[in-house]
Amino acid sequence: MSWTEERIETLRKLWEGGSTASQIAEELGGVSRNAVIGKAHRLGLKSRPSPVKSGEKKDGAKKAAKTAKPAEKPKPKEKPTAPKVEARPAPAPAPRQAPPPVQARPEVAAPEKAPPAGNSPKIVSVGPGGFLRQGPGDQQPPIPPAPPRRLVPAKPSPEIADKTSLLDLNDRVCRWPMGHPGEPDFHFCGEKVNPGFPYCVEHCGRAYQAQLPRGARRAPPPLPFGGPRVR
DNA sequence: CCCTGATTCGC
DNA sequence: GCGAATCAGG
Repeated sequence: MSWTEERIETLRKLWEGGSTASQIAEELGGVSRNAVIGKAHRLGLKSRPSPVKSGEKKDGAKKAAKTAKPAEKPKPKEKPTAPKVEARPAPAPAPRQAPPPVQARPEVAAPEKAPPAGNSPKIVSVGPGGFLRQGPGDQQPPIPPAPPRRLVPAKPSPEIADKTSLLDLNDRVCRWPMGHPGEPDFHFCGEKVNPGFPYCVEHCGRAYQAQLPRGARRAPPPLPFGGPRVR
């Protein structure tokens, strides 16, 4: 499989969107996770919250040299990686390996100034697993599926005549995926986003309701408009 | 052990 | 340029 313009483009989008290399590889098909990572690096895209951070410790010097010096060849065991970008909780409704949508976060749309913590006045407590609980009035029983990857999230708007393609994404339209990449009818919600978020209000509600079980994947934009909602 | 991404290096 | 092998952290 060769890297055609289209494949590269998809790779870029997904990579920037926060999809993992594995997912991207799976999506593209015919390539391995390593191939995706390798290509991504060659394309210039790289870094992004990676689990492997520098050997920085708590105390002492913090001299994270991402690409240190290739002084050793025989057995280079350097520890590079992104110096900044702290691990932030992820807005993924999906369990295990299915991160939310193929979300595409506007990279630096949101400064890491706003931690996902404390903010909503409506939140009454935190449930097990980090779920934010709201008042009884806002509570809703069934909220199982969470989406992306293989299932269509549901319709946010009854009519979205014009489909927002991968190429039509910009900072103002909802990036919630409808369907999944690779399919002919794959597109994005396209609604006007909730300012500061990659999704429209409705999808923000879907995206920020649960926390991923393991390791943070992607960073969540700033605070929700007032508190998580359940739909 | 699973997962991640990063890097190296032979092709 | 490509990507398997390897590394390294969660």
